[in-house]
Amino acid sequence: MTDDLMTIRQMCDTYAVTPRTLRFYESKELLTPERRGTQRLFTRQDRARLKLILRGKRFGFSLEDIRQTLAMYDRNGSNAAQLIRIHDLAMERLHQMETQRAELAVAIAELTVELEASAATIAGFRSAAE
Amino acid sequence: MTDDLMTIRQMCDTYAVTPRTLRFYESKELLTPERRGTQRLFTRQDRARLKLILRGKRFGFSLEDIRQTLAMYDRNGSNAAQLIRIHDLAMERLHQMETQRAELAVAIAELTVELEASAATIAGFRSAAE
DNA sequence: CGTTAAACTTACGTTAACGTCAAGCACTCT
DNA sequence: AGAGTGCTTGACGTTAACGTAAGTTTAACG
Repeated sequence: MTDDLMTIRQMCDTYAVTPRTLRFYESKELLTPERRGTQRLFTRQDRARLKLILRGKRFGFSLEDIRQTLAMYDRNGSNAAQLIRIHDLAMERLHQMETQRAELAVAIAELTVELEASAATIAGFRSAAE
Repeated sequence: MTDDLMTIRQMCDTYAVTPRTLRFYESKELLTPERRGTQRLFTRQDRARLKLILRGKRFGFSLEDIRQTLAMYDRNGSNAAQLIRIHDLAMERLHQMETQRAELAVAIAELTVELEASAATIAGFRSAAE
C-alpha cells in the first residue's frame, strides 16, 4: 500500500483540476497539504476536502462560503464559541441547500414541460416537411 | 389596471437588483425592454425572464448558459435547425439540473449528519461546563 | 555528474458580473 | 425659469477564480 499521499500531478489527474487551482486553494486555506522539502503532498483529508470544494462549486457557492462550511469538518482546536458559530453557519448553509433543492425541483418540472412543447413544435416541422 | 409596464426603479424594488444589473442584462441580450423615448419599460415577458435568470444564477449557471436556455422560451422566428439545436441544449441543461438535484440530496444528507455530530459535541461542552 | 522532468515561487494577465462615477437629457413643480 | 428627480449613456474600477509565462529548485535517471 502506497502511503496514502499524492503528488500534485496525481491530484490533478484524479480530480481534473490544474496545479494552479490546487495551489490557489491552498493559498486560500482550503487545502493544507504536507511538504516533503518544497514539494506538496496531499493527504486523504485533502482529497476529501477537495471533493467537497468541487461539489460546493457546482452548487454555485463561492470559495469563501465553502471555506466556512468546511471548517465544521475539522473540529479540533476550537472552543465552544467557535463551534457554535460554525454550527450556525452550517445550519444556514443547509437551509440554503434545501431551498435550492426545492427550487431545483420546480425548475426541472418547468423545463420538462417546455421541452415537451418544444419537441412538439419540432415534430410539427418534420411532418410539414414531408 | 396599470398597463403592465414597469420602470427600471420598479423592477429594482421588485426583484432586488440594481439598475446597472438590468442594463447589463439588456446589453447581454437577456432582457429586451421597450422604450418610451430613451426610457426603458420592462414588460411582463421581461419580468418572467428576469425571474428565470435570477433562479439560474442561484443554481450556479453563468449568464451565457442562461441566455442559451432562455432562447427556448421564445420560439418565434427560428427555423427547424435552430429549434433542434436549442432543444438539445436545453436537454443537456435539464440533465445537469437532474445531476445537481441528486448531488444536492447527497450533500444535504451528509451535512445533516455532520451537523448532528457537531451539535452533540456542543452539547458535551455545555454539560462539561456546568 | 550532467541533464531532463516535475514541482516550485513570483507576478502579471484574463474573464465574468457587475460597481461606481461623471455628465447630460426629460419631466415636473413652484 | 430655475431646481429637483429620475433616467440615460459612456467609461473606468473591482472582485473572484483562476490562467499563463518566467525563472528557479529538486528528484530522478542514464
